[in-house]
Amino acid sequence: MTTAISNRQLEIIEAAGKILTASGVSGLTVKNLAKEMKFSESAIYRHFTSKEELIIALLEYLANSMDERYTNAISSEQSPEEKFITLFQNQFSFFKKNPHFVVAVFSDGLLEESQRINDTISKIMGVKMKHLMPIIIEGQQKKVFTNTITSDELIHIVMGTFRLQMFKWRIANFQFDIGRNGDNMIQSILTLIKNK
Amino acid sequence: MTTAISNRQLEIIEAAGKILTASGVSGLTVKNLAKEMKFSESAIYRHFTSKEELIIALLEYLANSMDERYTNAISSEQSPEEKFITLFQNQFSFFKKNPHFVVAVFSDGLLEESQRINDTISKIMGVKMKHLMPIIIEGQQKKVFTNTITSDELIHIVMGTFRLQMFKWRIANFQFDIGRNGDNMIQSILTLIKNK
DNA sequence: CTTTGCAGAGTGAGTATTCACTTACTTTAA
DNA sequence: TTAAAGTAAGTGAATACTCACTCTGCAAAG
Repeated sequence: MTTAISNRQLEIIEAAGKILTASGVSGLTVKNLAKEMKFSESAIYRHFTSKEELIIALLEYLANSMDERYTNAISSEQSPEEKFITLFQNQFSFFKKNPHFVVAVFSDGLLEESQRINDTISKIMGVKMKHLMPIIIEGQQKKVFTNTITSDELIHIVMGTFRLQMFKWRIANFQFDIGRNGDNMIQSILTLIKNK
Repeated sequence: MTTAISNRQLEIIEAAGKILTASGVSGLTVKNLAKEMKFSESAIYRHFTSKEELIIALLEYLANSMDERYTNAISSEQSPEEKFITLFQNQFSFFKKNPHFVVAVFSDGLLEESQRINDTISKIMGVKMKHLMPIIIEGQQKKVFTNTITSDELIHIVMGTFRLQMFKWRIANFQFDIGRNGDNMIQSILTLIKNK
């Protein structure tokens, strides 16, 4: 689907990520990117036709990594509860390794840039949903998770809680341990949504 | 504490809100603001010393309106559950009337602009917490809300769910009825956190 | 009454800076 | 030798903000 990216492009994407972590969306300029890469501004355009193209490549790279990661992490032999824990632990450890993606995905600075970027961000949220949805539904069917509210409502609450956790981590400048805090969050959510 | 704002300043703040709703943070330029006010760019600076000052005035105006509104809405005779419902219904109807504030508060475009703006946004979140916290705690003490998780965790989940609702409304361009959707959200959250 | 002075509110033409992006040229390595 | 990957030096558009100025209503002074 997406054209394969070159090594150099990947380096640039990683440099962009580094800038996002350090200075946010507004810091991600072609000039800063060139400085981070230790070459000139115009060299960027040898590898990406525009900044928009670069951002989309970054987001799609993220979406693919996430999708692959979740697919590998979750085994069908696990119980819904185990799957739920695995999914989120995986998520937290991924963002711990790649904090810049938190900035990219949960940022609406990017949201306003262009419709294509907007769509790509929606795609990323879709990837997450794709993995969470069947876990919740299976859990409700097996009566492990509560049936007092619908799957959609349950997913909304879980996703909202997760997003706020990411937001807090970000405004705290990634200073606290998202792994520890994340585990706590997983436990309290599970306590709340489990039957009985 | 804050200096009282003039009528003209209020008009400008409202114009800024209108632009935020229509074109987001990136559309809020001095030029656009002047156009909306039907006068020149430089006239803006007769009323605010800088754009930053204007944004802070807008946010503080919001914080004060919200605080006042919540204080008036919630009566001490209500049960925790009633208070909870009142608080959120009030919130949803406020944002329904002032959708631009959704853009302002839940936007990290603004977050990156300056530390002072950042602090003011934190203050707004603080106003919300100030009203939500005692309701949750009272509810837990009276065993209306679950005690299986801590107050902080409960608040986190409630706030996260609310924020996601606002986010969805925003990316849907305020097209669906936030009153109706909000009521549903309140009900499912309550179902989940109520004891038994 | 009329004149004078003044302050608030607005104008238009600038400023410096930053942005993404382009062009013409050079280096480098297979 | 050639193609990819780099550079220096620009471009125009946009940004927030400034400056010298004008207009207008009003209040005090003559």
